[in-house]
Amino acid sequence: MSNKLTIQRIAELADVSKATVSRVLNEYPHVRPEVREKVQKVISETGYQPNNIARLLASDRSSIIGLVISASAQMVFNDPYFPALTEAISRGAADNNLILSLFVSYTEKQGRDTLSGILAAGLFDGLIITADHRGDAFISQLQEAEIPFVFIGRPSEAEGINYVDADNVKGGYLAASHLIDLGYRRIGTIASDQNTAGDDRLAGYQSALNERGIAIEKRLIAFGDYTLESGYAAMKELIPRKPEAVFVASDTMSLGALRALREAGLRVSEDIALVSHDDLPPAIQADPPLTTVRQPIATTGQMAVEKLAQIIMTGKTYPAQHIINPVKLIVRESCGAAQFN
Amino acid sequence: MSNKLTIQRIAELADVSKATVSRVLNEYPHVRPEVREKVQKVISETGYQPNNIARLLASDRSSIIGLVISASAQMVFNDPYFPALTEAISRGAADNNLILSLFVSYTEKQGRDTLSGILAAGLFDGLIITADHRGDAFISQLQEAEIPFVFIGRPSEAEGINYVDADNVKGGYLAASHLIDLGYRRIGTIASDQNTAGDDRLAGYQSALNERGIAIEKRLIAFGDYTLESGYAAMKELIPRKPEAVFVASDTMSLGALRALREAGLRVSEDIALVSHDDLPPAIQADPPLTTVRQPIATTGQMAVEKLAQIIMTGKTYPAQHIINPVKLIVRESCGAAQFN
DNA sequence: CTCCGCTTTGAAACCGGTTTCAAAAAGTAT
DNA sequence: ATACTTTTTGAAACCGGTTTCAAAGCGGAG
Repeated sequence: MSNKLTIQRIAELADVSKATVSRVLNEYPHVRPEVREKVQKVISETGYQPNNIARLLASDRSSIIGLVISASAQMVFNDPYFPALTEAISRGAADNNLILSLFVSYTEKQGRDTLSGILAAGLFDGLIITADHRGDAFISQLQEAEIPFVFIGRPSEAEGINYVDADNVKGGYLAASHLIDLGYRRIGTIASDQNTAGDDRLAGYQSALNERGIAIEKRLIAFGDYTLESGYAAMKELIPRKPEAVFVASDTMSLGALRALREAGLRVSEDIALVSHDDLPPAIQADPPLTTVRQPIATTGQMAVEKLAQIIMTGKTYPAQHIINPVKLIVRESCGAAQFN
Repeated sequence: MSNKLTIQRIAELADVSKATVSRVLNEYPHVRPEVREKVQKVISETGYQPNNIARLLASDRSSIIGLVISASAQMVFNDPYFPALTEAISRGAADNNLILSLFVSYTEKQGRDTLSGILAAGLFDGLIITADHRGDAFISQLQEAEIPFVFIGRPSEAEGINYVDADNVKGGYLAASHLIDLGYRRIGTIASDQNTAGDDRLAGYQSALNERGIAIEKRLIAFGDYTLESGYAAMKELIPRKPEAVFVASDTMSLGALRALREAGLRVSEDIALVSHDDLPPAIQADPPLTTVRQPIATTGQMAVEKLAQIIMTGKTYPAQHIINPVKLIVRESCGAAQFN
C-alpha cells in the first residue's frame, strides 16, 4: 500500500483543484464548507498524508529543529544532566510538532564544523544550543546565518541573545545560606569555571557569605569540571584545609567528593557537611542522600523549545528574552541538618 | 549573505547548464575535466551550498535517520546505557554524513503514535530502533512502510530482521563461570524480563551452572527492570536466601543491590560476591568497584548506523544480518577475587 | 435587471534541485 | 573523408507541494 497518493490524485478524486486541496490541508479560509468536507472525506478515506519534503520546499519551513550539545565527552557521558535535558527537549519538540535532530560535538573545532554543516544544509527551522564557554564562539556564525536559535544556559555574551537558564546565583546562595543557618562558618566550595552556570553558583555562594559577614577564603575554593573525578580531586585538595562544610556545584562532582571523604575517613554529615547542586538521580541515590539545589531541567528544556517555536512562528527574535527558572533547596541528609533535630 | 545562490545562478556564472552543475555536485561522470574544474571554481568562489530540501525532493533521499528509543522514563533517565548508546549513534551518524533525529517514547501507545508520525512524514531514509519487548510491536508497521531499519538488541521475533546486539548469553555465562571458578556454589542472580538481553543473560547464567553441575535454584533468581530501585528490591528479596554470590544483570541494578547489602550490614566481596553487567561509568565509580561484563556500547551504536547506511545505499535488506558483538569480563573488586591472592 | 464587491475556485508559476532524452561534439574505424 | 560510436551537454520534464492571480460565482443595492 505504499501507493503514491499525491495531492493531484486527491484533487482528482474530490473533483477539485490541487490548490483547493492544499487550502483544506492547511486550514486556510475561502473554501465552501461543503467542499471542504468533501475533500476531507476523500483524504480520510484514502489515508492520504502530504509529503513533507515537497511541502517544505514550497513553503520554506521544515519543522525540524536541531539540538547542539557541545561539551567534553567526559561530561556528556558521565553527567546525567545532558541526558535529562535531551529527554526534556525531545518531549518538548514532540509537543510542539517539531522533529528534533541531535548533534554532539566534543571540541570547538568539531563544533564549528558541525554547525557549518547544519547551517549549510539549510534544513533546520531553528537551533537549541547548550552553552559552555565554547558555545559562545558559535554566536556570530548563528547570527550571520539568520537562523532562529535559543541558548540553554547563559552565554558569556548574552546581549540580545535568547536564552533559558536556571537561577544559578540563587542556587549557590541557597546552598551556602543553608549551611550558614546550620551554624557552619568554615564553608568551602567546589566550583567550576567551565561555564557561566559555574560562575554564577560561585557568585551566589560568595554573596551569601558576604551577606552574613563571613570572610571568603580563597583556599577554601577549589575548581572542577563537572566530572566525578574532578570532584574527587577537588575535595582531596580541600580536606587538609579543614572546611566544616562544602558546597559542591554539581551532583556528579559530589559523588567524587563523597568518595574522597570516605577515603579520608570523614563521615559526611557528622564530620563534614555537604550541599550539592542539580538534584539529579545520583543525589538521592548517594550515600548519604544529598542535600542539593534542585534545578528544573525538564522545565528548562520545554521552555527552550517553546521559545524557539515562538521565534520560528513569529519571526521575531527581538526583544531577546532571558528566561530564568527558579531553583529550590532540597534538604536531605548530607548537610547534617538531621543531627540538629 | 543569506544565500540567494541557486544552481541556476551557478550555471549562469560558469556558463553551463543546471544539469552540468548538478553532475559536478554529485560527482557524476560525463563531464570534461576542464568543465568540471571551471564549475568547481565558481562553486568554491561563491561558497555555494545546494539546498538540501530541493535536492531531496528531487532525489527522494534525505540523509536523515531516526533513532527511536522506547523505554520507560525510569530507564531512559537513570540508566547511563541510553545516553551512551545515543552518543555513539550520534557519532556514527556524523561519520556517515547522516543527520540523526531523536524520538523518545515511554509507552507502547506513545511509541506507535510516534512511529506513525515518523512514517507519515516520509522524511527519513531509515530508522534505528531500540528493542525492548514493546519494540516488537513496531516491526510489522515498519515492514509495511518499507522503510529500512535496524534494531539495537535482538527483537523477540528476529526472523528476517537486521539487528546489532551484544553477546548477552556469553555475558551471563562469563559472569557465572567466574563466580564458580572462584569457588562459590550458591550463586543467585538478579535478572530482568524487560527485554531479550535480560532473557539471554539469564540463559547464560543458567548454562554456566548446568555445565558445572550446579543445580539451579529458582529461589535464587530475582527479577528487576534495570532501575536502581528494582535492583535494591531484588537484592532484599535474595538476602534472606543467603546466596554466596550474585550475578546482577546491569550496573544500575547493581548500585541498588549494593545499597541493599550495605543496609543489611553485608560486606561486598568479603561476605557476598557480586558480578555485574555493562561496565558503564557507575561500575567503576561504585564502592567497591564492580567486577562486570563489558558490553561494547559504542561499537554497537556505530555498527547499527553502518548497517543502516548500507541498507539505505544498496537497498538490500536481505539477507538479514545479525551482528553480535563480543563481551568481556572485567575483574575488579566486588567479586572477591582479590581475597584469593 | 444591472452593477458592484466579496468570496470561492482553478490554472499556472514557483520552490531548487535531479534525471531523462535527444542533440551536439568528439573519437575511432574503415 | 566518411560512417559509426561514444562521450559530453543542455532543454525540459519532474519531484509534490504552496502561492499568486485572474476568472467565475454569488448576494445585495440601486
